[in-house]
Amino acid sequence: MPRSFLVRKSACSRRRPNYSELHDSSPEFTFQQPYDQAHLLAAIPPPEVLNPTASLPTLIWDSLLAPQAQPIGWASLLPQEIPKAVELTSLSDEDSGKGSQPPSPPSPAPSSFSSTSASSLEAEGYAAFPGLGQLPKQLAGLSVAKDPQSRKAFNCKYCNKEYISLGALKMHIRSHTLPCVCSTCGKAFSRPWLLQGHVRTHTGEKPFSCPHCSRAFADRSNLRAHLQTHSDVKKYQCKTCSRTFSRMSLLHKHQESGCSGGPR
DNA sequence: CTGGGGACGGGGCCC
DNA sequence: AGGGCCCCGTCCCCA
Repeated sequence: MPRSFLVRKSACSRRRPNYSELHDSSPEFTFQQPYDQAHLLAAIPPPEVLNPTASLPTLIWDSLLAPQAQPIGWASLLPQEIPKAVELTSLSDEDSGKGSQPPSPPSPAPSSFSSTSASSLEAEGYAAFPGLGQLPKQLAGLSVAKDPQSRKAFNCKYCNKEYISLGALKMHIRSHTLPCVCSTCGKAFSRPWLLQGHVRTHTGEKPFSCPHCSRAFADRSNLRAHLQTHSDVKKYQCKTCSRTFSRMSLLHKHQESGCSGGPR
């Protein structure tokens, strides 16, 4: 099951944020050019990693496997007096862009929120939930350890996505605050290595090279996808015609356009 | 329509 | 606990 499906995307989530709206967020992390060559080179995988024989799929994915199981939030399992979820807009100065205004949330914020400091919010969260502070042992110690479905849910106030750990939520919130800003073009990213990859689009650096041809890539994922093109048997297979594709998106297109049914 | 490259998002793992 | 990295994935665009 693709990990990206673990959390359902909201309608407003994807693609091309309006970076001009982010100008007043202070960057937590910026890259100055020229980019650190040594750091880039250090990221080049060893030959064995790039060896396509190693990366060739040993099994064709069942592309029709659908994610079925969604974690059940704690809320439904708990008595009323326990808060349903912690909603956090900013958990620290780091996540909030060092105190600057984050992008406007798509949903209305609780009115009490503006007067609540990040640290106190965090403290409240820690105090209210198992593993973070005081909570009945039967809830905190036992069920949390043994039953993942019984964990407390942490909700993002921006998009209401639900997370089972505070760390995951904090990481997610960065995708709203976008603290890493490109010093060249001003684009903002949630994580330093996303910015790092983006900076390569300015520098033209392509540290990931294909061992089979002369192509090089700035992004490891793109090299991985490219390596599929050197393989006769590709990773994603149509269940109807057994034809294989190098990318899930190609398989989806193939299926949406109506599989002819016969092997190619 | 298909195949591929470019750019990027995000959860999990490891240190 | 937090940051860096890996891996898997999507979307857009173009040939």
